[in-house]
Amino acid sequence: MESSSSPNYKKALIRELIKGRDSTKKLLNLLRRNNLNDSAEDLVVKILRSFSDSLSVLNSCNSGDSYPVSACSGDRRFDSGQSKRKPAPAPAPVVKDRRGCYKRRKTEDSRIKIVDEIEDGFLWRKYGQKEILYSKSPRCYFRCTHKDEGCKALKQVQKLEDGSEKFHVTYIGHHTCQNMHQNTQMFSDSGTRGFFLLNFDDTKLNNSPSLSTITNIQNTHLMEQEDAQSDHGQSSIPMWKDMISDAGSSQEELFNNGGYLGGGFMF
DNA sequence: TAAATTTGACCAGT
DNA sequence: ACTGGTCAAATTTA
Repeated sequence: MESSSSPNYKKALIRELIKGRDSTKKLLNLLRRNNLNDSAEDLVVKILRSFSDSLSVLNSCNSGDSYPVSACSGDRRFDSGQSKRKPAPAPAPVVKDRRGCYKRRKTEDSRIKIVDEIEDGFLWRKYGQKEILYSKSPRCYFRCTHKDEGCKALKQVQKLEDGSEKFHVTYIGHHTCQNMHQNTQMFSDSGTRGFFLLNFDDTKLNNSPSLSTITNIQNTHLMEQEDAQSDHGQSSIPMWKDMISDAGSSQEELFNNGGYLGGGFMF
């Protein structure tokens, strides 16, 4: 995997970021243990998040290179997900299909977002899920519901592992469909939760005046505040969201107990 | 019953 | 050889 295209300085950079992140985590634990004031803790959480996000972004820029970033200094306790695999339920009829027969997309136009909520106002259809090496949370794969109409937009979602309830979302391609009707529904459904839409990062996307590009209506911080107190409205949220969230929460315990310091570095 | 999700299989890239 | 991305049959949901 260590391709020649991954210069040493990048690895060094990642190493340093990991060190910084791990140290910050230790500091955070220390703060919590000593019950110091909240603002100090908030600050550390923010720093931590920066490390995690930086690592995520940095690595995803490498599109192909996957560093064996032990989420936590050589932590290799995660299996690759293989062990989780159920035994084949039945002798399974021989498949004549062409599963996996596809053209792997080159890193065409992709944008990365760290978001509090998975929903972004578009209609997505899940087409796969994978356990990712060294990641606690599975990665879910979505395509636009209107794929049949030629819309090639894709979305990958994975829960961050820095303890926050955020998601690492990668958008690939752009909507060519008029996939907007859910937005109007969201306005009316949102209740106390408030309406949110992703603001596709136009700094990376400056040439995408597509219909799909929605400007931010409410920033994600509001969501953060409201998330803590409201869990109603979940019923309208697709199951895959629960799944991603559950995976995170249960494992969080495990990692806290084990002194896990891993962050949101997932790729 | 149609649409959506789950999940094991398969393939490309490294 | 290994991992991640996609396919599609089976299953679940509306």
